[in-house]
Amino acid sequence: MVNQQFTFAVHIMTMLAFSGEKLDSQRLAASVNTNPVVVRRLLMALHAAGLLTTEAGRNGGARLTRSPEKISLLQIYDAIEPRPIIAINRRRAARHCPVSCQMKNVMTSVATSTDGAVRRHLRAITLQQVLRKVKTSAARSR
Amino acid sequence: MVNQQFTFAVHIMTMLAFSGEKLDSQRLAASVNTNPVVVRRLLMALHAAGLLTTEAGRNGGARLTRSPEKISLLQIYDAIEPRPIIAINRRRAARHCPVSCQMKNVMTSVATSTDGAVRRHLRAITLQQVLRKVKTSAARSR
DNA sequence: CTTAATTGTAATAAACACAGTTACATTTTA
DNA sequence: TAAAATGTAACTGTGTTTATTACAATTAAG
Repeated sequence: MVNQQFTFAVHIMTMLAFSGEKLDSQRLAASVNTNPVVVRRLLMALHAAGLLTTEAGRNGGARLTRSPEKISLLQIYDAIEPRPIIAINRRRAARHCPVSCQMKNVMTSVATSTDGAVRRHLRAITLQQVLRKVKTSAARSR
Repeated sequence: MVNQQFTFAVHIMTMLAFSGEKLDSQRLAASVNTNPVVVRRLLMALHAAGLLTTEAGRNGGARLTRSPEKISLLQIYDAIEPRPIIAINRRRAARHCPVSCQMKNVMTSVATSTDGAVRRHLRAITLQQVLRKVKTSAARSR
């Protein structure tokens, strides 16, 4: 199974940006086509990151804490805390082997810099840009 | 479980670059600290990508097809054919919802450009650089 | 020519991650 | 007080990854 949490989270954030109103997990789940509990788990992560507020009780739901141009995909990415792009071999190294002994250090640096490349890329994309793309594409297909 | 194929593959390639000789799957597996069959599966992928040759039979094993400065981490990455960094939601969209209908397109573009960022980064790192780092670090820790 | 060592590859098992689901206490509004 | 929603735990089912066993095919050594 592929991890779809980031895609789900961006979808949820885009829905909230699109509507501009408070939406409940049921409504969001219908748009993502998943279960409301899956959505609520993501809402909690996004809430912990300060990207949205949630209200319990009747007429509860979630809404963005700030406007979409002030939210980057990197912030959503970090809220979800995804697995690292490149995993490191955590096994014990073969002590007599120089390559085995150094691979962890070397690959950690490769993994970190690769992560940096992804983060720089996502930091440059705002929720506003995603929203605009959704709106113009939707308009075109009408 | 975390996918470690890329790390394993870079380790294997670095071992072959370091030794400059033919190494068998047993020897490589000892350095990576995994099973020889796991190594052989990766060797097949690396062989299919033209990065090394393998010989069956007694005194068999693998060796690089060219010098480490002509091999990039991107070539190793592509040989392994890893899962995409960002997964797309493949479920049916909610037809009445503009966001739901457009998310697949929008996220596909985000996923593609993110993949590009990773690829540009890995293309700039050569096996020679990895090898040098291993050698200098090993020398320092002696 | 026989034996031993190695790859190539299939089949299966074990460990783990993820999404889905049910359930329910808590919160809030009507 | 009832209804509707979140927060959250527990469990299930499915898919992914690595490990392992097994063995045919290949190759070199003696």
